[in-house]
Amino acid sequence: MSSWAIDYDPAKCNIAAALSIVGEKWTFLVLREAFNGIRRFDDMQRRTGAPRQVLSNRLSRLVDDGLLRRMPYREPGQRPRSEYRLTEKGLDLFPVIVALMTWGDKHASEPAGPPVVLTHRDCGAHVELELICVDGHVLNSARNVTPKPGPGARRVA
Amino acid sequence: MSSWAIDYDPAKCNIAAALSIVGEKWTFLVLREAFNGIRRFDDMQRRTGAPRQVLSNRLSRLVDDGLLRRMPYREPGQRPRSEYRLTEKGLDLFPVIVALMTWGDKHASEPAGPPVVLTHRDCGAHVELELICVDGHVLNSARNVTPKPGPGARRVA
DNA sequence: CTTGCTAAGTCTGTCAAGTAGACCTAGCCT
DNA sequence: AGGCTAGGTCTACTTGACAGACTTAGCAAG
Repeated sequence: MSSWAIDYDPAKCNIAAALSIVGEKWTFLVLREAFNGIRRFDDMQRRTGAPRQVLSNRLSRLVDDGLLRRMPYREPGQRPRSEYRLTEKGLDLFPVIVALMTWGDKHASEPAGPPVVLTHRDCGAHVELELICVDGHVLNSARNVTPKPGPGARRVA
Repeated sequence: MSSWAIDYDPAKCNIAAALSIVGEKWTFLVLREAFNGIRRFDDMQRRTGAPRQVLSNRLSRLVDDGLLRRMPYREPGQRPRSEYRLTEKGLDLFPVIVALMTWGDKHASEPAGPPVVLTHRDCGAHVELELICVDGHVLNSARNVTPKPGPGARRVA
């Protein structure tokens, strides 16, 4: 292994931890729809295309993991039902969604351009993610970033 | 469906496009190791824990999709072998990795703290992702972002 | 020259997960 | 009572993950 490669214990990596919650095929699409304001089972099913069984499983797991919460609602003339809303923990995934969408726009987009753009609610300007260091420098590439062991690091045996 | 929910054709969503390339269980972990400087099959296998067959499939697909490229190398006294390096297209996924790691650090971390921290190569300061609009406002929540149909949008039938 | 070593895979059998499509279940309305 | 609808569950089939053994190609030592 190259000696400069970071040498932490892969089992404790938080990327793996994050992926154990949101790393399944349909989970991101469910969250995407949640960020787009979709809250109900059938709308989710129609828009993601996920099989109903899988959607049912994923919604339940997202509720168990605290990314969504079930809220009762009632349409006039209907029985009470549940809808799914993002919690703060779920909302915190927004940068991941934005990063994925930005990458998809650049590398997997149709020539017509992106189907969705994100705008600042207050001023209407486009929203982007910027990689910065806390000293205020803007980093334009992964090459300018050095991973280092953090406080929770353990050396590989 | 709530009337304010964005109403594009989900089939053309670039998140789905991105996920069709990087949305599988082990793919992100492979890319994480690639960003950490791991280039060789057995190192990848040991550090991700992916079954060899799956790793082989994922590396091949990542090469086919242009996120990694195979480079010949040769250790003294060994036959020539291949290693895997990130392309520009792969490097562009870095914000996704950072966003996932940040979320994992906040919501799925051990009490000891994050096992890895990212630093600016030039100044050593911590690196973060910031959600900004092009007018320069810093957005602190997904609630301040409004998705709108972009140039490639198609209304749902 | 044959035997062993290593990195990088492939093969095989088993088992879990995804999938499509039909079916079920409450309340509400007529 | 019978039908409507949203939100699921059930069944049978197919795909993919997985562990562990095996294979392959070049080098080197005996």
